[in-house]
Amino acid sequence: MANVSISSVSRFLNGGYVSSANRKRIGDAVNRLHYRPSRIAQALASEINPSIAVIAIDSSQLGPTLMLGGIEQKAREKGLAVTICVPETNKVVDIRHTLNAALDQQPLGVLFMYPDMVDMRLHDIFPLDVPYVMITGEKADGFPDISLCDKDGGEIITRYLLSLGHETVYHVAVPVKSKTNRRMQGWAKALRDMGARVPEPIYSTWDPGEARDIGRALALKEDVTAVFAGNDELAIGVISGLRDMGKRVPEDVSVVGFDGHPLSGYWDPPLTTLRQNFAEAGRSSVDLLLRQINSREQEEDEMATDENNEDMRMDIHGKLIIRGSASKPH
Amino acid sequence: MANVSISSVSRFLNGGYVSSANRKRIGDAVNRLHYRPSRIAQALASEINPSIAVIAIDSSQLGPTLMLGGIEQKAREKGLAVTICVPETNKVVDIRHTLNAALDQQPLGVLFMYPDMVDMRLHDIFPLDVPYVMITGEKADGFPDISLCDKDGGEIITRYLLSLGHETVYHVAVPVKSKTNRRMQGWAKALRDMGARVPEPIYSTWDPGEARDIGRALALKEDVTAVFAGNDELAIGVISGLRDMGKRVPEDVSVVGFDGHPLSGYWDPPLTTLRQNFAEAGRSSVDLLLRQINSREQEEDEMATDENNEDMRMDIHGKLIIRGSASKPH
DNA sequence: TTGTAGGCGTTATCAT
DNA sequence: ATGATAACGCCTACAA
Repeated sequence: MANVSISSVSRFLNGGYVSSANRKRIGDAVNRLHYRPSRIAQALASEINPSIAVIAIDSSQLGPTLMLGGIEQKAREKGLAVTICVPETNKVVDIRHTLNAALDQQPLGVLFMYPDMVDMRLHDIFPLDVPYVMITGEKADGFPDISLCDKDGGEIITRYLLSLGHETVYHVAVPVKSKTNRRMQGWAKALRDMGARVPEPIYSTWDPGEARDIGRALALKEDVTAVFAGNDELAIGVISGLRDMGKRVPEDVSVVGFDGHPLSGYWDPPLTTLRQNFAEAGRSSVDLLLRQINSREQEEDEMATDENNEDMRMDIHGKLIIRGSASKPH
Repeated sequence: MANVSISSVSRFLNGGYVSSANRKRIGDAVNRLHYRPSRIAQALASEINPSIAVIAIDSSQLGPTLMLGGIEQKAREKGLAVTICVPETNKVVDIRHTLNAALDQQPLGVLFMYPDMVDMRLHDIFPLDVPYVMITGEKADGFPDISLCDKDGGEIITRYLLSLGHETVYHVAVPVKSKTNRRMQGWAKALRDMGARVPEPIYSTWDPGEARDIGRALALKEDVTAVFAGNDELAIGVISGLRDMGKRVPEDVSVVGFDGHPLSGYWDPPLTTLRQNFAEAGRSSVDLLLRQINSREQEEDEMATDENNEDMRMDIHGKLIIRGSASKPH
């Protein structure tokens, strides 16, 4: 329509040399035709698909949701499309299947926010040749990751409870494999470090209703004066169960949560919790992924230099928010 | 590697005639090479990219989150990739920009869960030639949509409050354009239908803290005995504010929410609310989109038949959940 | 500054 | 049953 060669149009679009006369004609044609370049053809030709894949846990949990928001925001900023993929179940076959589906999109890289997977090197389950980063609960070795402060947080919050004068702290654990449950690990560590008794953790589902049942059961045990729940939703369930049995919070039993749920401050009593910066973790993960992608490109150019694992990880710190659901034992 | 032509490989992969001898050789090669077809090249060649785009509101609100989950689930089932795109702001330029980015992926169709947009015909802001469906708060005309029961729900819950004996019901509105705020519309309609006074709605942000302030202010007005909050988070904020000022819920003031937040039942008092089926809405929206995509393909084949708008919409019903936060006035 | 030519990894249409 | 060959829409030399 502009009576120019295809390459001229290409140059027009990508900022090469085009005479102003042609520039105008092409521009007009573009507008008239509502022309938009085909990203697919671009991807095929240039072997670059400006998109990233996110492998997410299937849940409407607070953390993943907020992280996804952060990821999306940063990706948008960087002009990347975001494809989300969630495995049907936790089985390795399903995860592999999902990973395949993700890879099929030829993304620049992939982001894992899949707690139960952070301990396996991905190469073990799949030969992965694109950059990836994992969002984990704590620094781990062997791969680039964004570390939330799950373990430290568990430790901090447990120590806090202990410092209030409680003899020990019970833990209601979130349904994540023990090996990857950093919150629980931090809790156990704090207890051991302080020489306190380490009770059996109580395993819950994500359902606050389950936590409520646990709270009711806990109300029957006389030695329970402090409970660290794996997240705020569970804390809320536990409190509700405790109350059902006539216990007061925090007078009879202190209960703390984790995450800093948006509603936690409006609860009665306002929840003491450890606020995580999920959105920031999401944003940072994209940054980190991009950094890897770039460094890989360079390697290809100037012959493989040594991998510098230095800045392959980032910590996202949390913050203890002291409110009203924990106090010293009465 | 298998010593066969490209076409044979293609047939092998897509189930055409291949001799069992070749079938084996190709299969072996595929395994050895970890070969996976390039979806991008497939998309380019076949002009079909099995993916859908979701235009979402930027928020970690409960509804969108759950819907996205449902969308993802159904999409996975149908073998579709899901790309999510969220506009930076509410401005039309940004929305258009996002839409463009989404369209660049050449999706089979696009899903809108963007409340403030449901009233514009998309064609007005962008010439859209792919199928799309909107997820709205109530049936609207002119486009395919999935309707949640926002308006009916607002009406139902308001009538419920009125039936308890309250003279009128105050409404704390969610920050959505009045024109598209179906919950508020339902509330006003119920009030008018029942001959009750229609107070000014009180506009809130999404922040429960804002709702708490509103709750405090409401506590000062003697005629406030019943409040319908635009969602459960706001209801929780309102209750919290009411209590700060010494009001009891529900004895002094009844407060109901909306959505059926997973935590709503664990609140004290347990929240009376209207449960929406967001995940189902998400799943249905994919079904509806697919149906449109198919019917469009047919049209292209057998000459445009009349558009049958019949099954272009679906209603997702909610359910009034009566718990403890509302009672008859004392 | 512009156009030509080849290639990206598939699918589809032909012959053979 | 198999293999050429021409698209698909773009990018990247290279030549003019």
